[in-house]
Formats: sequence, structure tokens, C-alpha cells
Amino acid sequence: MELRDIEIFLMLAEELHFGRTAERLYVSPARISQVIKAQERFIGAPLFERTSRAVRLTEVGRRLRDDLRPIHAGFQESLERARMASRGVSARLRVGLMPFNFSGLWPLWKAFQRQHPQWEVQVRLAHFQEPFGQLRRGEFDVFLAWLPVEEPDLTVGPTLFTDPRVLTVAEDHPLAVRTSATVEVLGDFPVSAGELKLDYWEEGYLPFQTRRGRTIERGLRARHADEMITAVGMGEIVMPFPSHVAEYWNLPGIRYLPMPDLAPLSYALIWRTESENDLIRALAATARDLGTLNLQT
Amino acid sequence: MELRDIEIFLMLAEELHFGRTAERLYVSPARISQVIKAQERFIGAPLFERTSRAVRLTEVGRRLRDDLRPIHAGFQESLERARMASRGVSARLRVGLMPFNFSGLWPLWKAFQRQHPQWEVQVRLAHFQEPFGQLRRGEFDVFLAWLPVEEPDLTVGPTLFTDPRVLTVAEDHPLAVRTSATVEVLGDFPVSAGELKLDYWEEGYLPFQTRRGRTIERGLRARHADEMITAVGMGEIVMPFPSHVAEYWNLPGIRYLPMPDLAPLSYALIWRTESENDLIRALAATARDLGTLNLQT
DNA sequence: ATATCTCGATGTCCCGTAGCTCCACCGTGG
DNA sequence: CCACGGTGGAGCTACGGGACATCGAGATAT
Repeated sequence: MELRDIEIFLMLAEELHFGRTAERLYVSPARISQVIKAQERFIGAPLFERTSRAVRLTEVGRRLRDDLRPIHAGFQESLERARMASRGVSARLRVGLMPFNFSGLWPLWKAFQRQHPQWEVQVRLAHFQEPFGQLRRGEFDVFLAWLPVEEPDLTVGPTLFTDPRVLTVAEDHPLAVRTSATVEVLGDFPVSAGELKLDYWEEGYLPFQTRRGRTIERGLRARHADEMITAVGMGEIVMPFPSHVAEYWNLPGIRYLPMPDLAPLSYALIWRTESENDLIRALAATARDLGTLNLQT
Repeated sequence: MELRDIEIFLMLAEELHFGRTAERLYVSPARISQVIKAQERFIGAPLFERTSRAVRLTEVGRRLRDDLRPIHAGFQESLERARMASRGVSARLRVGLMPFNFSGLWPLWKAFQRQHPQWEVQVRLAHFQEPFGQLRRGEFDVFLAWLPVEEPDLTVGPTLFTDPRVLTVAEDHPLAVRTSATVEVLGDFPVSAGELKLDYWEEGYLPFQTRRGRTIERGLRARHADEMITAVGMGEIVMPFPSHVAEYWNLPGIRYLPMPDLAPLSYALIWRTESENDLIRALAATARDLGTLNLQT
């Protein structure tokens, strides 16, 4: 059995669906079936129970998954460490953020790199469904979240920047003729949201109701910001963002309307309290030294 | 990188010799070279320093070896456990012994299997260079050694059998005409020995000198008992064994001469005190129930 | 109850490449 | 100058993987 097979087995054990597993690994469903079949021949017992409607792990399969998962992860890490060492990097800090937040933070990355050349910052894409889950699962070490964040197991670090809001609308949208927008108009047009599963935090980004009590309808459940801005471009939704997205997306068909009555967003570094380490402290220190950037232009 | 590559890397890291690595893995030396080269390209730094006379690990390579070794072992174990589970076996006890000891122990294996059908005994070949090393490294859980064994980290369990000695000689050897042999004659002909690196234990098998003080010359350093008996057949050496080997090797060209003045050998189960477990205790109990077999015929 | 549809796993045939061998070459220490 | 041992290159083959057809079983409809 080769590593590729292990990867397929673990992915299937997670997805419990041959087709989706194939998609995520960029191979055909038939291949998944072949590989699993071969593994079962090798092990000598079925690893999955397949009915035409559902795939379930057998007892043997469950046990194997539990055994192999940490080992597989450890393996990837070992290779990663070796590759870092070959570049003279002794450790790596993975920062999760929404991609449009990246550009505004050049000063931070540069300062950190200058102060700690032996460490490396990797920026990873956070998605709009349970980003705290990604943080808690260890997919990244630090997460750049808007405030407020109040989670017992997470530490809220320094605030990196505060940014007023703009409403993005398609250029042929009824609102596009205006020069600014109020929260109130969001009662008239659907907006987007991720599946955050954390109401107070979603509300920190955008309230569920206007001041006059009208519901702000979440029309599109998006996984990534790209989907949102695309839907804005198509005129399906309108969407408030921190204003610095205008630098990130200077798309021809999009208008940015200031939203003076929506409070500016503050973004801060968040991390799991129990896995705080030197790298995280160093990044936080660098951030504190730079102070909170005020992006108001 | 696939598991096969890891295996090659680890084997080379142990052997530090491309040719021997290739032999042990049954591939061509060129293949080893190609694979290592590819790994170095992937990692981004040399893993081995090659001079025309020696191969050494680099710092990165050493680190990678230390990281990967336990992980690789873990993989193999996980798969092994799954395969056992598929046969309804929940654990496995690996017993190391010299192959010619195996046949006399049928009653023990059978009794153990009857008492504990959910456990499996695997017999592994112990070699004549540092067998205690194999035990300590975990290549097997229990080792069948002749006595005395006095090692601080090892437990000496029940004695399985006691067996008088025979001297094996080729049928055309000068000694073959006799009906028995004394230790004294070993001063005249070379014998074999492993590289045991443990004098008191080697001496337990065969003294270094005859009673009259003549040296018993170790003519052949053998890794396995097969090599010894082959050399005996060729007339190069003579060799004392416990007498039950006569059942194991009933080779036409070999004579077995009783050695009344060499003390019978006792074989006992030995294990690492700190890794004693239920299986080991169960095997020891079964052995005690059977009592010490007296193989004197 | 039967027929039809749809979803999702799997068998089969086929292709391209990765894994491997063979052989020639070359650097270095005895 | 030889011999040992690592490496480059050409070539073969088996295996990883895709395309497509098929099949079993819920779901839906008449």
C-alpha cells in the first residue's frame, strides 16, 4: 500500500461518498472504487459498507482510520519541516484570513519578516463556514477576525486595523446611482453571508435587522468571498465590505458606496490560547508595535 | 513522495551504502540513486553527502530520518493490526528463536493457541549477531535464549527445555569414526560462532578454552545457523548443538556425536521487563504449566 | 403494483507515465 | 592502473488513472 492509497482511504473515511472523494482528490470515482477494493483485498476484510444510498465505515475501517489519520498528518509535517529546514526556515506560522484582507497588511508581513528572518509566515484562505473551526482544528495558527470575538478558548490579540464600510453594488443596480448607502436600504435587497453558525459574530459584521426592524435577508450562502462579489456583479445581491476591498477588487462593473451609518470593522489577531507560542507572541508584538492602522481614507 | 521512497530513504540512512541498500530492497543501485536524487529535489537540499568512499547523512537528512522512522513503523503496524483484526486476531506475539529450536516446541505453540485463540504467535528468525539487540529494538517480544542470561533490563522467564549436546561433523571428518566427542577435541578443530558481543553468554554455549587450557578457535563468523551447518557439511568446522537439531537437520552427510562432558543447554523465555504484557505473561504461564521438557532421549 | 427515473458504486478496456533495469561512464582511493 | 561504488541515459513494462457502460436500489409517478 502506498501513501496515495492512504490518502484516498482517509478522504473517503471522512466524506463517506465515492463521488465527492474523487472530486476532492481530482480523480475519477472509478479510481476510488478500485483503490478501496484493492485495500480491502490486502487487509482481508471490508473497510466500508456500501448500500446504494450510503457508505459507512466498518469496525475494521474505523479502527484503521483512527490509526492512520495522525500518522498521515505526522508524515506530511515531517516532509514540510525538512523542506523548511532546507530553506533555512525553522518554523512557520500559518495565518488564516479572508483574501481581500491580505493587501492592507503588507507592512505587518514585511516587519515580521525583517525581525524574524528564520520564521516564515504562510497566509491561508479562511472560508465562510466556521472559520473558528479551522482555527480550532489547527488548519492555521492565527486567524484574522473582525471583532467582537468572545470565545472562552480563544485569545483576542492586538487590533490590526479599523476600516469603515462600503456597500458593493453592480453598476446597473438601482442603488448604483446613489453616492452613499444606509443600513436601511438593506431591508430592500438581499445580501450574502457565510454559514458562520455564530450569531453574535455574524451580527458584528452586519445586523440581522435594520433600525426600523426590517429583516436584512441573507439571500446567498457563500463559501468564499469570490462568490459574493461575483453575485454582486451579477446584480443578485448587494454586500457591505470593509472599504479596503476596493483596492483588492477594482472590478469594472462594481460600485462602492460609503455606508456612514454602519460602524467601522476592527480586525484583530485571534489564536487558540492553549497553543500560543513564540511565533504567535512575536507576530502579536510586531502588530502592537505598528499600532492599529486606520484605513479611513 | 510515496511509502516506497520512504522505505528506500530509511534503508539508505541505515546502511549508508547504495549498493547494499539496493540488495536489501531487491532493486538496482541506480534506482536508489534516482529515488534519493528525486527526494533531494523535492526537499530542496541534499539528504546525504557522498564521497567516493563514504555516504553520510546531512543535518537535514538526519532530522528527516529521525522524524520518519517512527512514522514509517507506525504505518506498518497500523496495517498489520487491521489485517489481524480481519482474521479475528486481536494481538500478536512475536517470538524470536533459532530456527532449529522451533520443532521441539510444538506442544507449547499448540497449548497457547488452544488457550488463547484470539492471540497469534509469530515465530521470527533470530540471527547470531546481537540477538538481544533485536529483542531490545522490539523486533520481537520474547526471545528464546540459552541460559545463563543476566541482563538488568531483561526478565528471565520459565525454562522450556534442557537438552544435552551433540557435536555435528561431516561424515568424512576425522572425528566421524568416533561414537562420542569430548570438549577436549575442540582444541584441534575450528568451530563457528556468531558475533554475539557478549562473552559470558557465548561462553554459556561453548567455552573459549578446553579443560587443558587450549583455545577453542572460532573459525567462522556466521550470521545464521544454516551457514554453520553448511560449513560443517563441507568439513570446514565442527560444531556443538543441542541434540534436538538432529530432528531438524537430518542431513545425509552429517554425523551427530554425543558430548557427555559438555553441560546440557537450557533454553528459557526472555523479554524486556518494561514491555511485559498480558500476552507475554500468558505464554510464560502456558510454558510453566507444561514444565521443563527434558529432551534427553 | 408496475414502470421509469436518478443517484451513486463498480467492471472493463484502454492509454501514458512512473518505476525499474541494464549498461556505460566516471571520480577517487589503494 | 585497478577496483569500488555512485550516477546518467536509453528503453521496457506494469501500474495509476480516465472514459464509458452497467447495475442495484430508492424515489416518483401512473
